[in-house]
Amino acid sequence: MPRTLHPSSATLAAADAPRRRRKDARPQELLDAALEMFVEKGFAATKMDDVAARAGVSKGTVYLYFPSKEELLKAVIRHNLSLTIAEGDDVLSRYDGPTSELLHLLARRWWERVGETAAAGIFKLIITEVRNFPDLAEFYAAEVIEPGRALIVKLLQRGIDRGEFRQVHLLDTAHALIFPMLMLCLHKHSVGACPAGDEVTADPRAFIDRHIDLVLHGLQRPTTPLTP
Amino acid sequence: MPRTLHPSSATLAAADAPRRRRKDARPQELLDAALEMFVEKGFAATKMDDVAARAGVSKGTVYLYFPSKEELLKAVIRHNLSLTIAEGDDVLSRYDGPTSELLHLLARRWWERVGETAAAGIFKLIITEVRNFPDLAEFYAAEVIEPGRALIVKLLQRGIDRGEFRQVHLLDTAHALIFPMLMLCLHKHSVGACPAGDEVTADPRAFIDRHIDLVLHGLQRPTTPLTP
Amino acid sequence: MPRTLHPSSATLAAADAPRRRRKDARPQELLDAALEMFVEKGFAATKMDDVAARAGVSKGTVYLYFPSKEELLKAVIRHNLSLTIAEGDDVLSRYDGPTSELLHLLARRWWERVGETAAAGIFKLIITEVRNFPDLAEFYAAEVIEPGRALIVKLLQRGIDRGEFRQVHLLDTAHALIFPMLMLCLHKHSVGACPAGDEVTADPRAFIDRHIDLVLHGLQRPTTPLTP
Amino acid sequence: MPRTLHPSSATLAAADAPRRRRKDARPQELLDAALEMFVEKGFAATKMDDVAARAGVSKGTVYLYFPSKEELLKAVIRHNLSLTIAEGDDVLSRYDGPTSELLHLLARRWWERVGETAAAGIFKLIITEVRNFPDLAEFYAAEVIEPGRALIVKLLQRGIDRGEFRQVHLLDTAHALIFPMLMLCLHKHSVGACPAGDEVTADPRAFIDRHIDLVLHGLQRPTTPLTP
DNA sequence: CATGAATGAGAGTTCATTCAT
DNA sequence: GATGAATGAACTCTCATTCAT
Repeated sequence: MPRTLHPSSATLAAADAPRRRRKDARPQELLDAALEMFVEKGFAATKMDDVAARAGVSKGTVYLYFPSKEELLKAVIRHNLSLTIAEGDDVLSRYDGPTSELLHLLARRWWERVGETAAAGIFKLIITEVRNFPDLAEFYAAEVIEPGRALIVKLLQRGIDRGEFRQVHLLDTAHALIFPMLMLCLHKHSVGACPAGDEVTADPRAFIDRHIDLVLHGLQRPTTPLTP
Repeated sequence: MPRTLHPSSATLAAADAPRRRRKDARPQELLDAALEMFVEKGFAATKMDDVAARAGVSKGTVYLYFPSKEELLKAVIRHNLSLTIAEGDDVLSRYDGPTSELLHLLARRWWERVGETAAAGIFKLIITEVRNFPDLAEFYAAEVIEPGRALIVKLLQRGIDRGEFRQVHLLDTAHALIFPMLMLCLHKHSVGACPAGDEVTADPRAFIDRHIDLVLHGLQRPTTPLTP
Repeated sequence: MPRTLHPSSATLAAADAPRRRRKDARPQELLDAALEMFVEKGFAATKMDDVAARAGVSKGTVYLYFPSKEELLKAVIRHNLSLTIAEGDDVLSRYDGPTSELLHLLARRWWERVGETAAAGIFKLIITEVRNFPDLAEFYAAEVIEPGRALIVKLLQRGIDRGEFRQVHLLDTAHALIFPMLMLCLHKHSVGACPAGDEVTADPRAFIDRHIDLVLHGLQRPTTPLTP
Repeated sequence: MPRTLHPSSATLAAADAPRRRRKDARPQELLDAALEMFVEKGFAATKMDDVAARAGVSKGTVYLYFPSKEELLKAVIRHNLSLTIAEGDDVLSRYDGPTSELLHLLARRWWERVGETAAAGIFKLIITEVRNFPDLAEFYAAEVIEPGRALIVKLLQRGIDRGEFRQVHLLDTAHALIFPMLMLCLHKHSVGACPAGDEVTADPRAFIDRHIDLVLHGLQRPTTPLTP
């Protein structure tokens, strides 16, 4: 694990020679800077100067890596929508215990990987910009919504098949599960980011746990008739 | 029903004479046009020309009623955040039947009054712009979030008090109830508005009914122990 | 002739109310300003600010009338290549005297109408920019070169038909006639416009007369064999 | 014929090894590349990248040889304005036959040496840029126009002195001779270089021969009175 | 020598705002 | 009140030039 013992060479180089081996790290730095600025101020209200400044370079440099502001946006979105879901799928197929535990597990992981990182801002960005850049809709639907939905539906079906959950509308339930978590992301980067803004919850992880519990409770197979 | 006896001045003007609109209708027409454009393209990407064109007036006219684009935005938001909640409060205090029915009733009304009208776009607008105009946060928190939350909490408390619901985390449950409905609004004006975009549901009213049912199911007091 | 007794109303208005009834005159003023600047500095080296300043307006105003710098260039070229040739054709078909006199007449008129006005600069502009804007080539070939050539060829043919000129290569002779006059235009707006530049001739009209004479002399039918 | 015994270093390098070009060839290669690009796109519209790319080097390399774009332009012009005339002068003073033949000879040589090579583009470049770089005017007038004019005038005078030509305006006639040839050069690199462009002539050498003939015909001493 | 990443002044273009009509 | 011509500050994008490697 030398990786954790020493500062990364990138960090070292940054402190060291400002103009040296940065080239490889640049695109990533720019994407991060752009995500932050776009989420903070909105795409249209963000100046290329802002992005450049946050990444610690000059305006022209951004154009060495991305041909236009629009392409930068698309790259930001694409870049932040990778990975996440495949991993969930993997966990699901290898898990052995009760589906309720699996659901909690996946929700927690998702929150750690997405909700608590800058990636959470991507949803705000999509909601804001998808109508201005129509090809994003297609991309987002195919790369995120569809597989994400499929993952949750598969999980619910697992619970039903194993006799843990009652028969419910799969898609609606999937949305009922995921929508509050998306709202948490959206809130965090909108009202929640304002000094004067309110707080949904002081402890998002607990909120998620309770949210999952509430839905799980709703999924419970009745052991006796609800209305005797 | 005074609402049906006197057609709104807007309706009258539209049917009547395009150029002899009474000045009283102007601000409303401009606010509607602005809401649509802001929601569609985002605040920054909307030109005053767009708003004027959609309202059927010239650019200069907008400035007769709103001193700047920013003030127009604030007026749009303020204007679309009124009423709704007080009404719900009223219904609640007069309703007599089971809380589950009351919940369905209020959700349906909200969807009809907000979700299905242009006002649904206001949430997208707030999420997008609240960080750029910080006083909106305060305004929104005080005028919408707080009373809305209070309403739902009161409703949940009613159910608990009447022995219909089990003891749950009030705030979390309120959010679990409202968040999917907000997401429906957001989706409708983002991904859902794109040709290539996906659909959450073909029948939002049924989605909401089932969503409420799922949560109600989760609120159900256990008639027998869950784990015998 | 009130037109010559009083200053034109346009001039009057200009001195009077800077922002009044100028709208109708604007496109023309802008085209004139643009021609001057483009010819003086070249298309690429001319800033929209330059054009605007010369026309006495602000930069934004130019864009009210022309959607881009490129379209402004095309409009300048199109605008300055109209009229001229049709008139020559008209003179030719109505003239009755010797072809040599007709040739002198047409050359003089062309010089007065084109060579001595700002329109002379258009040729420099075409030579400079035709490769960067390929549709200009087509336009110029069809609208100027072809009819211009046809006019001169018709004139030469007239001289031959009437027994005034000997049989010569029509196209080459047409070019031999017109090229020096074009060079005069080009020179006037390039080397000739420089303080340090040289002068082709102090009296262009006389130069043209003598040039025409030289060619006419070459067109003369030999009255006796040239080499006895 | 030392010219054929020692191939130019440029030719050698090209045939030899692309990456082991000797440094002596660089400036020449860069000047050639720059001439081509400047003529093709104009000075302002040509990027240093374009020049470097056409010369097969990196942008920075150009700055090893020329301190700025402007100096590169001046070097290109200076470099392409040498030699030619002195040679013509030499031929003239050694020629023994009829002046008409000498004129044809010189015109043909000039066309081969200038018109048919990239150097022909220099005239377009001068016309375009001379007003932006005023010292070019002085340079061009002194180095090209003046000696070129003197050469032709001397030639015409020779014809008059030998009784071959009639008395004509020397300077005008010189211009009448040279202008069409310059126009051929200009045309070749402007309208003539466009796909949609027209053609002055399919056979420039024949055009030049006939042009010279036409003028010679005009220079002919009348053997009998023109108007008996 | 040669490279090409980085810079930043500058150009084309847009658009909120003004104001004479 | 309503218009729309005009403005100019601000933004995206370009490119001559520099310099560490």
